[in-house]
Amino acid sequence: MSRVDAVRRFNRFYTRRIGVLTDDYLGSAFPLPQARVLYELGERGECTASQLCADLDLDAGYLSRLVAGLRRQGLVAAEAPSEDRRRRHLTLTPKGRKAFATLDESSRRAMGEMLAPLAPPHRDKLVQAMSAVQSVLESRPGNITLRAHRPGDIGWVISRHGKVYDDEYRWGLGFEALVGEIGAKFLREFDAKRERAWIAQMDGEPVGSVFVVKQSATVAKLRLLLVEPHARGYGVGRRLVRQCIDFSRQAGYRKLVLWTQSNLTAARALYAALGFRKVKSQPHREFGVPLTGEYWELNLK
Amino acid sequence: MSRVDAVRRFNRFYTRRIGVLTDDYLGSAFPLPQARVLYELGERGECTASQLCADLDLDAGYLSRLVAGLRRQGLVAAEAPSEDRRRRHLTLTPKGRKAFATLDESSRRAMGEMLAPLAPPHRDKLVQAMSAVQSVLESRPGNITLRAHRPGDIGWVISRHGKVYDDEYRWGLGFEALVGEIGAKFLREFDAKRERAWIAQMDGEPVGSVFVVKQSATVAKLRLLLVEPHARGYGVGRRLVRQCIDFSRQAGYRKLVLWTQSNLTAARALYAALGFRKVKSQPHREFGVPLTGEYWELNLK
DNA sequence: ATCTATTAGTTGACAAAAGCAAGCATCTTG
DNA sequence: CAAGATGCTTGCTTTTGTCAACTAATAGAT
Repeated sequence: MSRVDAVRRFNRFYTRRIGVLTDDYLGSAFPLPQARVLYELGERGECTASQLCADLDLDAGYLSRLVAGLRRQGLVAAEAPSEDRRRRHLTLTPKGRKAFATLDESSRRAMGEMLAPLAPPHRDKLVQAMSAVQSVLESRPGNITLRAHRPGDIGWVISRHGKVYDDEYRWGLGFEALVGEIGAKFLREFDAKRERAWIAQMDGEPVGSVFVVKQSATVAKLRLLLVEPHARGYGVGRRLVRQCIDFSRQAGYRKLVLWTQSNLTAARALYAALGFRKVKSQPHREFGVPLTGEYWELNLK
Repeated sequence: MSRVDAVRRFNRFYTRRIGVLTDDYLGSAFPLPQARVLYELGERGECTASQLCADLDLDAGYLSRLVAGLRRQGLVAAEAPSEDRRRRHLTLTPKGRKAFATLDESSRRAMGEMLAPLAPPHRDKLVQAMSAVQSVLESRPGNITLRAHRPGDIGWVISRHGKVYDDEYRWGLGFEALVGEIGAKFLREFDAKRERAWIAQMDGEPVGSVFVVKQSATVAKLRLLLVEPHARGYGVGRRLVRQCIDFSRQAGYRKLVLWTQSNLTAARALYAALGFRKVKSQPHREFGVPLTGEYWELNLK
């Protein structure tokens, strides 16, 4: 099935589901359009009629009538503000807030009922998938955080290195084996004082990694920097490398070194921008294909 | 943010988006309710009015009128079937099919435009997340397939073993290190004729794994059987183990052995059901916590 | 400062969408 | 075969949404 068809299928599916949900939440005293206005007003606090029009995608005339109705019921109040006397700030009256609370509660309950029959792993999966859909469609960076590694993370690093470098550069399974060995060794010999692995998360899902390992008492090595293709361009790599520099300095290292490949231009640009200098360059075939490895380093003073 | 709130946020977000999409696709000649009927009829082929009522969630009277309108326009034909003379099977006329094709095409184009501005990794992410949402909400198993391992898979196996066994049994990072070593070794020493790793996929995402490795010329070993919590109960484990048995037999092994833990009841039941017999049992602390390891085997004849 | 265009909101008239109930023919079930 | 259920239609009604005209206030241009 093509991507377009998959998306259409989902739309059809979710359209119907939303129909069911809104019908349900309509069951609570107010007709749907009124409830929508009430709800929006409750969520936003105070706003003008034209904002409501835009947000709820309603005709201005229609909205005017809806608001008039709510005012008659004593749920909404209109205060004339000083700024612009054409506009009128709409707010919920205490009675309106009460109605909103009821609506809010019943909508929450409906969602709860939707989640209730699902097993906990399914619930988590659902929430995660929903926030992924939303992030992608809103084309916003999502919420990015860094954290120390936890069970499952090193395997994730191995997996994504294997997949991404095979997709992009055809490095094959041998590279994944190599990263696997590095990862396993990191876990076995982990020196919590002088070593660290960070995972970048976006909307609760890992999207990037970087490691600092001890090369000698004074030299730290940065390894396994990776940012998922779909998370690139949001400064994740920069944050990860910065974190390494800060940690290495604070851990008392004098130098931070790394090994990278000449064709990884994004990474190289990042290292250069953060003060690393290339000190050596050497062709090799470690990953099955001919590459030029580069040694970069940063003095931490 | 709680799960319920996250779901509500998504609903609000997607409700609005669907509004935009349907408005757009309404731009194409037919009023929305008629278009919906036409569309459903085109998708389903032929069906009765009452089925359309149920599927489109429309009042029977209203639907009757919509269909009458479409018939007047020569888009829909009603044939009286032999079975039940109350019912009338509705079909699209050639003209109706043409109208449907136009609708279909314009809806497809609208989706295409939604996807167009997204970078390819985002598109894939979106499609995958949508199908995950749908699978979970429909509580259906999703589409399960087995396949041989590819770049990224071994890392995934390591990651999920590390995470799942830590979540469920607190085996910690040491276990992930162990699996990492096993995985790396598997990749390094992979004997394509006598060894195999399978990944179970559900809706395009990995949800399970199993390995067969050579223990001796006549004995194969089953390792690293895992099914994601959210994919359990759909027979994934059974399919994976079956695959191992079939492969081992076909590869000429005489015996298939495995090592498991006494507290992994689901796995043990599965092994027993498929003919394995427990041959030995021994306490150990390999994973940091006290466990009883069990050796099981199956004669392949 | 004054004129013009724009914006915020209201109102009347109307069309589209949807719901309800009565009714008819047909089928199912006891 | 009677009683009730089902599939569909029709008349009547309400709800929802649209359009255009209109007022009041503001912003921008000359």
